[in-house]
Amino acid sequence: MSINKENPKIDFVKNEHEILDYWAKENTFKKLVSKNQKGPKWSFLDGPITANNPMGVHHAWGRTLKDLYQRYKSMNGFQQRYQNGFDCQGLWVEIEVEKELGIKSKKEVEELGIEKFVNLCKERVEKFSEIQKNQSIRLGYWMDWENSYYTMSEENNYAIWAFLKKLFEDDKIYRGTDVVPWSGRSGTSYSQMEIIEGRKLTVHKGVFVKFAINERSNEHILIWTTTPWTLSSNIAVAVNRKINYAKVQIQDGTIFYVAETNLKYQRLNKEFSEKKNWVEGVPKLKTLDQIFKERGGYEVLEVLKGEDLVGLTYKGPFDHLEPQNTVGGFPIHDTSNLKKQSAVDCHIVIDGGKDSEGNDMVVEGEGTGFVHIAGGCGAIDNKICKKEGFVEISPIDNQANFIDGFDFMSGLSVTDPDTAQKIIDDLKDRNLLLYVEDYPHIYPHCWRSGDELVFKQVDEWYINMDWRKKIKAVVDDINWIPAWGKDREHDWLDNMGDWMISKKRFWGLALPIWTFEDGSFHVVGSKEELKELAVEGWEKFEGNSPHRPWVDYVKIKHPKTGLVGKRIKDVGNPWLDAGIVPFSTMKYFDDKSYWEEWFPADFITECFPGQFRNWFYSLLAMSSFLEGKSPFKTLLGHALVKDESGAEMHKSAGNAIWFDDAAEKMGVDVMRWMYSKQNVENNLLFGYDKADEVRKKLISLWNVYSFFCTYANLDNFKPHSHDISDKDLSLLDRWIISKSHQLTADAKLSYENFEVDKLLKNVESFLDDLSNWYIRRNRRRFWKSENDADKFVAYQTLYEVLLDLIKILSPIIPFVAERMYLNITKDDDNENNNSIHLSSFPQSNHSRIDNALIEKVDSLKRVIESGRAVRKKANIKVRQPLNSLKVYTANKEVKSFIQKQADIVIDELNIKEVVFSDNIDEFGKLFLKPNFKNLKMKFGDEMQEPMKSISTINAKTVLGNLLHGNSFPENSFELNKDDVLITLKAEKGSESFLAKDLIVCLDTTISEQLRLEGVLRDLIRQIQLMRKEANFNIDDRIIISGSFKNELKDVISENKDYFMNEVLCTDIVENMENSDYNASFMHNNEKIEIYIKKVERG
RNA sequence: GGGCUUAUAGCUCAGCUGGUUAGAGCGCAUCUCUGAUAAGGAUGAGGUCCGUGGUUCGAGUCCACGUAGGCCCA
Repeated sequence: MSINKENPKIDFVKNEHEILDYWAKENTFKKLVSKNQKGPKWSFLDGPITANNPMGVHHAWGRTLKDLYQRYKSMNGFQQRYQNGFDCQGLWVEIEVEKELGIKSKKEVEELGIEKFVNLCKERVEKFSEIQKNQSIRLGYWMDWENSYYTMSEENNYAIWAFLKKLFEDDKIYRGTDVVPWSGRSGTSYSQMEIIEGRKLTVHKGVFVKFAINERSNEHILIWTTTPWTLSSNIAVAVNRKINYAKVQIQDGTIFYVAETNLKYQRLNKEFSEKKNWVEGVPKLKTLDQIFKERGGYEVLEVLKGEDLVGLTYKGPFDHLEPQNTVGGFPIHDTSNLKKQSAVDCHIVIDGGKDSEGNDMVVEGEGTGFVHIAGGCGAIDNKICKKEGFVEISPIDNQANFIDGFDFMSGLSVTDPDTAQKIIDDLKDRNLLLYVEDYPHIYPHCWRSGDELVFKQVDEWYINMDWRKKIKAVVDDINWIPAWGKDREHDWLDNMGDWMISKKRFWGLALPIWTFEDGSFHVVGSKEELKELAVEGWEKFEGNSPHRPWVDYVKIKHPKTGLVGKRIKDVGNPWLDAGIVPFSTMKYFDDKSYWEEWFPADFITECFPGQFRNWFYSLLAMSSFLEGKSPFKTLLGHALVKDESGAEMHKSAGNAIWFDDAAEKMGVDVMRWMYSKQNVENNLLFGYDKADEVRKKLISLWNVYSFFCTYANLDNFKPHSHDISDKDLSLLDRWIISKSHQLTADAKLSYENFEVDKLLKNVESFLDDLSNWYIRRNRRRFWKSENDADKFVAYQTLYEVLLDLIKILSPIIPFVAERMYLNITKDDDNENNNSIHLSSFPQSNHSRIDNALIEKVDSLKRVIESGRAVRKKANIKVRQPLNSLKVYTANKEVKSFIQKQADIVIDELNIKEVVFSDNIDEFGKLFLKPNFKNLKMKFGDEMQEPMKSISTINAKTVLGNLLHGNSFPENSFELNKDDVLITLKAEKGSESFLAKDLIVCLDTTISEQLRLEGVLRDLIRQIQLMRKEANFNIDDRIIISGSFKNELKDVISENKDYFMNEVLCTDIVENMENSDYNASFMHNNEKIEIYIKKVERG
């Protein structure tokens, strides 16, 4: 067998499919697992992907990182678990299933049947986990796909039960209340995000209501609200300490307090006049001034500060009802309310303080300057009540109807305008109402049902997080990449409240909490315990997963009191599901020795945003509670994927790119390169243009490879078939080998530090060296007809370098690397010919890194690059030959290096010769500059004097001594060569350059002969261009005719053979009929016409 | 309101503990190669390094204040 030729134009995508088939056929992954089965363990823990939709390109980033570090470790012989995880339970699945069913409310789910619904959720998860699996395989993600974990599995759910049981035994689980946005029709709560999506303009009744002050007769607080139903549950009134309040008396003698500026304030004036957020037909709002005047006029008796009102008590509008008088609140008795208050006891004027954005809670302008606080009916109200230790009243049920105890209101819907009207009528009857108006405003609505949202008190289950210190201690043991992750996690831990673990839904962890009629509850820690305590329904549960509705059938007997209780309806917070994974998947509860082998994980990687209070939090919380240590050692976080312009990808915006499309259009090797190259801290701007950029790098690698294959095939190259010694290696061979070993060393470091972006920067520059220097400068060694030792050395060198390079890259671009490997290693007995992924990561041999040589070649490259820059500055194109490059060096080795490489310089710079000079003066003027960095280190703040003394030192002497290896001239401050920097300025007509141990000078004067040579080459170039434009073949022969005069004519005739050979011309004629192509160009302000004609071959 | 963070070329980003002429890629312009060729290469234009003040021989870098974004918390 020999190495196959490869087409320079490769279809990367097609190759990926071929390699996938190959891996499947060869069972390559299984071979890898068994190869490393006795190796040291490296434990990677996969964060579960939500199996609810097809995988997105943002998932592919994380999965690429997960895969490539696992592949790197496997190349180093590590044994791994390769376990992928699917996140299965939670509201997001329910929402998608509801969409499929075309239903929108919890009620509809219940009508359908929870069992049916939950089974649909399971089916959805199964369907999408399968799809995600196949997409991951397409990405080249090597996992043990038959052994994935699912968070809906029994082992995962029961592991959480065991965890919650421990907490329960430690008295960390309690029942509390919360006030949440609620949709009556859907019968469910909403998150803040969902609220923002569902805001709509609506008209509500704004009511001005009197609250009589107890301490002062006939004096009232004036309240304004657009939710009259909440008045039923009023607890307190808030003022702003700092603003002015007017004491106003109206015609009938009644006295009101209102914010002074509000009297004449034109509410929603702008909205009304610009008809922005205004509803057609709603009249302009009246000022308080107007309202009072309509009631016979008014008088301001006094102006005082809000502070003076704090502490007053008042009579609420519904104090005659039972809920207002129930100690401990209504309907949920909060037994922790030590003050034994009822709502009436809480009717106090308080300071509103600041809201969540730091603004005053109570402001002038809006309303009356008094805010009615109903702790069971508003999120902010609830916080204030909790802070003040007040009770809460929650007047509504799940459908947002008034519950019993609220007189005529009971049973009415609070969002129904008729209900508002009935309440208004009642207030009017009892002379508590001053005024009613229509008030348009933007109000939250349910984004699914379109219903108005209300705020409802719910009872929820919490974990008391008073042991946060334990978690914080663990955070410091983790290697956070990027490092600021640690601070971010601490920040969250410092600020988090107790962990609310309940959610009133259907599909999720069944919280193992059973409640009893005496108000007690019991947490069940395992299936066995449940069976033991079960008194009813076990037979309906047995054989089913521990989910609703099956587990709900089981009633248990309280182990102490013997009371029979039911499970709460709630499901668990899905982060419990993901947080238990280091225990459930590593068999903590049933195979401790296995767990000890793999815990803690060495590495996890996830998308950073959000996870500090989600997955990372739940992992750390659960692990620090159970074991007191972190479940992972290193955490690599990465940012988000955005579209190419930096905008969020959205289905609706049309800028989303689907993984499947991207994979088949750009190819996954390109994608993986793109992900790997990205600095994980920055958002990745994903798109096809960026992919093209990356593809160029891949093509560059492919070109190197296909060049190698083309000639290796021709010459039937077999690796290691001849012995070669160091002496056989050319300078450039040794140079590229040095570079290659350096790259290998750097690559190892980058992988070990989880910084592959740095690796790819190194690779890209190495590829440039390999392609544009090593191969370009060595091409002739491969072309030449003799099959000599030098040719073999060239092959062997390129082979070794290429092999190491693709091995280094194989974790990142597994497909193309595999193809290259399989082809080039066919005849290499040292290599495992089955897969690059079964080979070992290359070893860097330090002794093969010749730093001095690297520096020399680098300076040679610099010489050439600066030569080009000089040409550009002098406006001399490369086509114009120049005379010489003059070199000064005292180092014999360097001198011989330059001499050996002279042809490179001559070729690249289009010069005639490289000459050597012994006179520094010929290169230009020298200057000495202080090396501040060194001087600072040496003299500290005392560097002024030594710095000045540098100007007294002779630069030429310094440089001369330096280049000849002599010591630095003596001076009073004991300065040495490291304390100065030497610069060089060349004479006119030349350009000089100072490299490490040599000086070069390019002569930019153009002699008449050189100029004419340039003229000829220009002409040749013109004709070559014409050949191309005429679409002639490279080997077509032509006849030329042209209006060549004067010097052009001379220069052609003087160099006739050369000229004709270059352009493959068989004859130059005076006149030509029927030319194939003609063109003209300007020379010395004269238009030159040229005609060419193809010679028919015969 | 509190915390964190960012601001550098048209765009996306580097710039280590302060140090010499602030870099890269893309884009743009010009040129170039034509035996790896639907590629490749070179050169160039383009920057008040957000602003103001301070520390220093020296500030993109450190400090203070401000401005504008982002994230988190409340």
